[in-house]
This record gives sequence, C-alpha cells and structure tokens, in this order.
Amino acid sequence: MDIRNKLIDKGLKVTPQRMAILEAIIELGNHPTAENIISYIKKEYPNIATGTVYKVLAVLVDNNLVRKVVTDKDISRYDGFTERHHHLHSPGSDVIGDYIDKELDEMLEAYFKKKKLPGFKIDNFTLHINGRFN
Amino acid sequence: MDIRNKLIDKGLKVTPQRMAILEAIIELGNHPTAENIISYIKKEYPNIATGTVYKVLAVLVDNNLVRKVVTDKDISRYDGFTERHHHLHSPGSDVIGDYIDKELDEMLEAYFKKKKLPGFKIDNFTLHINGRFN
DNA sequence: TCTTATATGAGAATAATTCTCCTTTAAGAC
DNA sequence: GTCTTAAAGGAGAATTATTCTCATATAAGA
Repeated sequence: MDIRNKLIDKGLKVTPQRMAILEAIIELGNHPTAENIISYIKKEYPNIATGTVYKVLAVLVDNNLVRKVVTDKDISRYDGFTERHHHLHSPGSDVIGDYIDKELDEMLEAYFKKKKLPGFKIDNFTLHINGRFN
Repeated sequence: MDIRNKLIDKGLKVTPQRMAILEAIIELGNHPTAENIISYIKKEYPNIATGTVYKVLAVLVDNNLVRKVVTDKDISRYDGFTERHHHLHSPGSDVIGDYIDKELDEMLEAYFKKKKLPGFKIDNFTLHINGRFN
C-alpha cells in the first residue's frame, strides 16, 4: 500500500505534510528523531513548522502507522517499520537495530498462550536486546 | 545488602544524598520519576538540589544500582528492582508492572544460545509487554 | 586532624516538545 | 466547479525535564 492509501485507510485527511512525514520516516531508516525528520522534510517544504511535525507524528502513532521508539536519551525516535520486529541496542551507541525473527515470535506466543499472566491481558510484546555490535 | 553497602561495594562515596535517593527509589516502588524522588526526599532533606538528584541517578545507573526505565512519555523513570524482570505496560496508563518469570528467562537464554544473531553479541534483554490490566 | 578529590547547592541555561491562535486547506455537499 | 466547514498547518511563544556552571561543603584516606 502506498503512503497516500495508508492515510486514507485510517480515515485520515491526506495532506502534503502528512505524506512527507510518513515518507521521511520510511526513507530515513534507523528510527529517526523528530529533528532528523524535520531537517529532511525542510529540503522540500522549507516552511513546515516543527509543531506540525510533532502533531502529525502523534497522529501517525495513534493510528499505528508508525511506532514511537523510546530510548534512554531524552529524545523520541520513530519507527516506520511495519513488519513485526524487536530492537537491538548497544549502550553508548545511537544505532537501534531491527531484529526480525518469526521463530522467536511464535515461541513467545506459544509460551504466553499456555502461561497466562494474572491480571493482565497481553496485546503485543517487543524484546529489547542489549549487547554489542561487532 | 543494605543501601550503604551497595554504594561501598561499587566503590562509591557514601553521602546522605546518595543513600536517600537509593532508598527513595526502593521505597517508592512503581518506577518513580525524578520528580517523585525529589519530592519524597525533600520531606527529609528540604535543601537537596534537583541537579544533585539527577547527577546521583546517573551515577547509580552507571553502576547498575538502578535501571533507567524509558517510557513513551518524555520523562525518565527509575527502577531499583534488582531481580531480573520484564515490564508490563498499558497504553494510556502510567503504571509499569514488573514481571518476573524465570522459566521465560531460561527459555530465551536457551533460544539465543542456540541461535546467534549475526554481528551482535547479546548481553541482556528485557521483554516489554503491552496489554491491559484487569 | 589535614588534605584533596569529589559531591552538593543554587539557580541559570538548554533543548525537546507542546501550546496558542490565527490562517489555510482537504473533502464532501450541492 | 463552487461552497462550506471541520480539521490541519504556520509561527513562534511557552513549558518542562534535564543539564550545566561554579562556588562551597564534605567524605575518605593519610
């Protein structure tokens, strides 16, 4: 599905800003920050307001078109990666790797199907793996 | 090990502020924010500076006496829970539940012992489970 | 008790994010 | 195509968590 239709599919108004922001996230890769997105977009839309970018990002997150990636820095990053995946991170590095592993997903799903958590209904889960790139 | 000895054990100077902060994190539970910690401590040490609290928290995190818990809000929370655990979270709620499951830990460890990730050496991992408390 | 490296206090500075308010525009109705 | 209107965007001020600066105080070992 192309970017325009992703927005339409969620019942969102299609605006040039929304298209540009969603495209930027996908294009930039490695979980860009709001600032990364803003400077990327300003090449094409020099007048876009930072407030607009933050507002659009919130809309996209609310509609599950992008995921907000939290980091141990006081800065948010955004993930346009729609396939189910986990995150690899190394302390001191800003790189956040994506890790796709269907076998792992299935194993965890089977595990939680068998073992219910008392007082909690699981919707989804992400494994945050810390270590070292080499 | 008591709080004083946790500091000594890491080769850190023992100061009243460090003791109070570490105690506050353990005492407050549910992953307090820096602000929670500050207002708790001010009851006993009204003159503690916010900068001191942030600096001490950074020292404690660096020495693995507490963990920094990242959230999708732009605010850091701190975890004095030393036992190995995972996190339960519900969108829209500020509660972060701790989830201890040795069986899960062992299953994941066994899995990653068998299945190496190319270009990445795993140190540790935390499962972030989203869902609904009920 | 003395010395010194380190920690703290106070408050200014910074930086990511949010808010306000006015203008513009997308999208459906006609 | 034009009109209408609710929703979106622009500009920049405001907010707020966190960091920084630097002078003072103190923990810990000699």
